[in-house]
Amino acid sequence: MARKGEEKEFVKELTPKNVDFSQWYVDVIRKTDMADYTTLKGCMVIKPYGYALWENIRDQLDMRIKATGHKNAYFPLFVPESLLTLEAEHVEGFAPEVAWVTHGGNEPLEERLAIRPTSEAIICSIYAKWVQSYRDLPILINQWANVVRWEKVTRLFLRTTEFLWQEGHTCHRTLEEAQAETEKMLGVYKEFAENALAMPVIHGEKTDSEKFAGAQKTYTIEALMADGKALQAGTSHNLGQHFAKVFGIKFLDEDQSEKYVWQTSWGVSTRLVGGVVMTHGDDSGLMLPPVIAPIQAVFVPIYFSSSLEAVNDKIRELGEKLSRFRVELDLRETQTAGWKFNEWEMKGVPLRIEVGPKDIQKKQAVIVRRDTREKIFVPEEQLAEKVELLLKEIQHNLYNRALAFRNEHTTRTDNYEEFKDVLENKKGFIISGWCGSPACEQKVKEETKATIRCIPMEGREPEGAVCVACGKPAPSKVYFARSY
RNA sequence: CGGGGCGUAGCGCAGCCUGGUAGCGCAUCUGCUUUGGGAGCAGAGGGUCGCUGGUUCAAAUCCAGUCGCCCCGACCA
Repeated sequence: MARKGEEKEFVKELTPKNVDFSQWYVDVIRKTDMADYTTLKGCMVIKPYGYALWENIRDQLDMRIKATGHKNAYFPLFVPESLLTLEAEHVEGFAPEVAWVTHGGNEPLEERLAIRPTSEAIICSIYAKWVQSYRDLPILINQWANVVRWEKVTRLFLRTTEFLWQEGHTCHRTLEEAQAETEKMLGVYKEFAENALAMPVIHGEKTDSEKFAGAQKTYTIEALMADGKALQAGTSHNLGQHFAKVFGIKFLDEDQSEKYVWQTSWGVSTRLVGGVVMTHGDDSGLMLPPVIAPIQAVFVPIYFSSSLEAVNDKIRELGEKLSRFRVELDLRETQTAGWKFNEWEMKGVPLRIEVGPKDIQKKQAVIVRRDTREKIFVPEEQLAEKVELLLKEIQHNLYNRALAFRNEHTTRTDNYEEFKDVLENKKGFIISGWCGSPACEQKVKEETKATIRCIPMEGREPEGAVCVACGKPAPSKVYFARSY
């Protein structure tokens, strides 16, 4: 049997969070088989366990996107150079990170093809054909796709050369309608992040300098990671008529005049997987919210000589009763029970259910929660309802813990010295006044590495706040933080 | 693009300073015993030491170059 000392040995495989957060992050992802590096820089393999998590995240969001009236479609990976370069501001924003295809087989192409860094150009060029009349509007389309951005610095899930995401692209008759759509999808993201990922987020508007290239307005949900840095977890853009004018997306309105459509786009990516890891994980590894966990409960048999068959039979029987949950029966005889306990904890499975000869005798099972490590003895006939209850409790508990952490790490100050001190020591979000000038925003960024994460939808009222950088009266309060 | 680190068995590493039979742990395979928090014993298999060139009787080790990766900073989901 493993004693305390040996258990510590095991934990050493994961670098403790407070020793080196980045290393902890990499250790957790690699040791839980979520992803692996490949021979190509910035291109990771998402392994089955990590992909299962992504699939659950994707399904949770896809459901919500469809429930708000959008349909899925798929557009090409390649964007002809002439198409991409039509919208100057947009191209300029993405130019440094576009990958180009120059040959087809051995023949040089007449025109280079960009591998989409995002699909505005290709989709807008198609929309121009689809939209003729006000009766064709709105267009509400989403696509799940891979995109490529040639990044100099990459990190597993958080910033990879190729990543998976969802991008919604809509066309509307009026600015008001487009603005409503932009805000609606931001709301969908917020609700999804909080209820599915158990990740509290601040929703708000980006400043001009942080806006999406080509957008009129960009909105964001910002989460706070366990190391006190912010993560942009999703964005929603009101594109105005920029793209419509460039790509000629016009329609004849009811008043018989020709008008350009008003557009939006919005997206979240596999970065969310990294966000989930950094929001809930601990020194033992992952801690996954039950709603998206690939495995919600794992059965671990406890064998003694000659009891193996009886225990396995009981576990198969109980597993049947839990068929409406995502359940794993870990009947491997090659690993000991203790080994399995540690492995499944590292993999963040919310509930472990132990069944041994003593439990069979007492007609019970032993449930252990990942979040509190609490051990609960449950009569067999109550197992299913107890599991359901506990999964809900864990989901709420993870959210509440993350929210409490965020609240503890959100500081309100207009004093620049205190601002700097908090960034260095306490970290997290800082709510400060901002006069609205790009110069002050830039100054703070250069001097402290903190950026304005957003002008919040809730709680932006100045209430006497002054700009943290220049001291002038501030029209609104904003969230600052260092970020990923 | 700057700064740091690393390329040796599937994984993690030692060996390099001071050149001389390529090692350790984990994993894998075989057998037996085990199993309520990473089991034990016995045996076995597995390597062009990132690549190229140089020095040398002899290079994982010294020298030059080169490629790649990771981490930390400036730009971005």
